[in-house]
Formats: sequence, C-alpha cells, structure tokens
Amino acid sequence: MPELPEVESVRQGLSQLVVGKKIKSVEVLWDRIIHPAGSVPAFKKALQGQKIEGISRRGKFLIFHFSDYDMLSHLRMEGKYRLLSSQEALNKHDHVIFHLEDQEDLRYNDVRKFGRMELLEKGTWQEAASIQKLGPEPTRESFQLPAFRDQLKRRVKNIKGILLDQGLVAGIGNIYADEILFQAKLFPGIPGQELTEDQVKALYQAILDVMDQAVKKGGTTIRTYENAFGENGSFQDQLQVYGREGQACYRCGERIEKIQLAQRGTHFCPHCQASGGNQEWLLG
DNA sequence: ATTAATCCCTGGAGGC
DNA sequence: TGCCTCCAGGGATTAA
Repeated sequence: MPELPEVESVRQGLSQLVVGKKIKSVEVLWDRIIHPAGSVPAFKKALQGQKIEGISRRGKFLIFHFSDYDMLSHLRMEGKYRLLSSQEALNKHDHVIFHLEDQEDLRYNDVRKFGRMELLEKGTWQEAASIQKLGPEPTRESFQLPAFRDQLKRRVKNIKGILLDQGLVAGIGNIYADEILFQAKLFPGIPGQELTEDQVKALYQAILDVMDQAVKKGGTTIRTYENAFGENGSFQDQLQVYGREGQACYRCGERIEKIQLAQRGTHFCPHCQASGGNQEWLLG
C-alpha cells in the first residue's frame, strides 16, 4: 500500500522513464478513476499531444506536469504505473492507458480501482481541495514541533488516528503509523491531548526518523507494492510491529498484539508501548 | 471544529 | 473442489 516513501520511489522511477515523452492518446477503461465524474471525454481530449515535463509529489499524491495541464494521481491501495511496449497484452487490471510515441504505453494498473486521477489547469494543482487539506511534509524544514504540539492539544482522538489524518502531517499511512508509534514507545490509543511534552517530542522525532529511513529504503513491499521499475522496496525487512501480531517483539520479547483503532488494524508491543496509562483503552 | 461511520473494490485466506 | 464469508484499507462523503 503506497504511503509517502513508496510514492516517492515511484516518482523517482517514473521520472527517469517517461519525462520528455509525448502522449499520443489516452484510453480509459474504468471511468470512476477519473475525477470529477463525467470528465473522461475532456480528460482524453486534453491530454492528446501533451508532453510529460516532470513529476512531483505532495503527501501521497503524484503530480504529473504536462505542457498545458497538471494531473493529480493518487495510487490509494494498489495503483501502479508501468511503461510497456504497446504490443504487450493488456492486464486485467489496466484501467488507464497513456499511448506514447515510439510504440510505448504508460499503463495505470489498479486491482481495487481505488486510485484517482484529476486533470487541472497548469499551475493550479496546489489549490485543489485534496491538496489544500494536507498538512506539512514530514521533513524538518516543513514540519514544525510547535504547530504539531498545538494541534495535538486540541485533539481527543487517539494518536493512531491522528497520524493517519493527512491534515496534521502528510504522507503517513497504516504501516508507518504503527512503526512510528513503536519507535516513540507510545500506546496507539492515547488521546492526542493526553501526551506529555516528552511524548510529543518523541512522536515528532519518530515521524521524522521513520519516514526518512523508509524513503531511503525505497519503501515497504507488503502484498503487491513495486516501484515503476518493478522493483520491491526493502523497509519491510525492518518492520518492528506491522504484520507481526503474535510474534516476539525484537526489543523485549513480548508478543506483538493487533487491535482495531480508527477502523484500521493496529499493531503494537504491549510492553514497550505501555505508556499513557496502563492500556485502559484496550479494555471495553 | 472534530469525530465516527460508510462506501468504494478485488483477491486471498480460512471455514466447511 | 467449490462456495461462502471475512479481511485488507485511503480518502471522500455524510452524519452526528
């Protein structure tokens, strides 16, 4: 499931593969991927003859920069882009085909059809509603401790849910939320406003560290993720809690537990992450 | 303003 | 083998 590190890896690979290439035509095989609803004909028409000038990223969104348009693209759970020969047979889950020059296709494949694309007038992508909602990137330059502390103080929601909220800090998904909370030694069910100053600092630092590490490792390959070159990430080799329920904690040996929080599977070590008051949130 | 629940989708896993 | 149910989950939307 692509989160910020995986999307960044895809962006880097795709940039090498398709920047400078020109779109001849576009096929859309599943209309709902294109937003807003009903815009498929305009989408196909606008992209004819457009050159791919660059690809950037904001949170988990890819932004394709064309000659006269920008395109927001969100991979959601399992979206992938591949560059293939036009001769190659279509895959069952190829939903959007960008026919390029020189007999090449850029194909968007998405088993669950959750991904979304939206074409915008060039230079206006920052104003799109989905982008406006995003908090800062999880880097020391953009993501500031005082603002983060203030936001946490106003939230009664559990910190697992807060990390998944793209409005506080952008790019964290379910895997990294669990890994961040393990590194910060925080129980995922603690309400934001109940964190002590030391805990807020630990959480802030863990966000920066885990996201930075994951980007350096090219992301995490769980299930089906691969980058634009078809390569796996390697951060899965250092996951401490995600997907490890029932197994021994690498730090203390206790069994990793899995519970539901914020409608998401949440993995944690009941011994290392006991801070925040004896796990009273676990009961009831 | 914040929070919780629902929906979109398919394939894989587990039960029988 | 095959049929059924359940689970995975990001973000838009709706409701409270």
